[in-house]
Amino acid sequence: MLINEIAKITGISAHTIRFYEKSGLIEGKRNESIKSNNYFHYDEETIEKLEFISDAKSVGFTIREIGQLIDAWYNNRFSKEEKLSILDEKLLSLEQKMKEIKEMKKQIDAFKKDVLNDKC
Amino acid sequence: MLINEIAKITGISAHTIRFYEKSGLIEGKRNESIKSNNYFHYDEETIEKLEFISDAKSVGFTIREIGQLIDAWYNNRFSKEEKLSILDEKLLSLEQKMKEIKEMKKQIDAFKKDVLNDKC
DNA sequence: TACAACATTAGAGTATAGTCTATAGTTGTT
DNA sequence: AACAACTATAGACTATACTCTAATGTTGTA
Repeated sequence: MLINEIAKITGISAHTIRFYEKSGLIEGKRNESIKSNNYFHYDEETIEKLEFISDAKSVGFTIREIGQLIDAWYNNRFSKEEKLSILDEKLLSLEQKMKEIKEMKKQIDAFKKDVLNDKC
Repeated sequence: MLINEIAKITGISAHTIRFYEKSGLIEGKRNESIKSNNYFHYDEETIEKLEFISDAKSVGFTIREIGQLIDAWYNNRFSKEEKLSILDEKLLSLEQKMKEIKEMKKQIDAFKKDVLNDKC
């Protein structure tokens, strides 16, 4: 698949996909047998990664953090222990985010009560 | 209180407090009886607001959204209905964030299982 | 073969949220 | 009075994450 095709499938613009590629999150492959152009080709795995990137972004992970997660999943340079350590760290940060969101919900609920009771 | 005092209390730098003031999140008052300087004075309410800003930032609210929340709480230009509508909207977005985080936790847990079972 | 539609690269521009610097004036202590 | 420590303002600078433009070359259809 060429860039515009995965762009359509994932709903992420070609520009942004190239930005993610420069950032090291995904990697297209050049077809060695085709010498007339230097187009990048992307596979199913890249689609998976791009969908993961969208999800990870919406929970507030940065590009760097998403890179670590993708590496923990797809990259063979890391040992089992290193991978688990990264994944556990991210799980912990998600627990933390959950706590903060619950607290914020409580606070906004308290705001609501005060507004309803004309206390502000 | 002058700026460095609330900076110390809240742990937010004077620079950042001034940035929040420019952004309309907080408001210091000038003492009319003192004509030799134009220093801003801040009250307890500002400390509350700054602490709220820190919490709201860590759940991913933008400055604009935090401004809406502070207005819904402290500002009298808005009707009860408008305030409740803003607060409900933010509660909904927190519910959404919660869902996304739960999904991401599931995904990372699945990653972990695969790493543990040498499936990647 | 013309030409629209696609591809690449480098680099410029935008928005958000700070963070820092320079300048100039004020306050409090010795 | 000297001087360190504080204050305000304007504006420059940074990081993150895009988003867009320009230049140039390639592919596929009429």
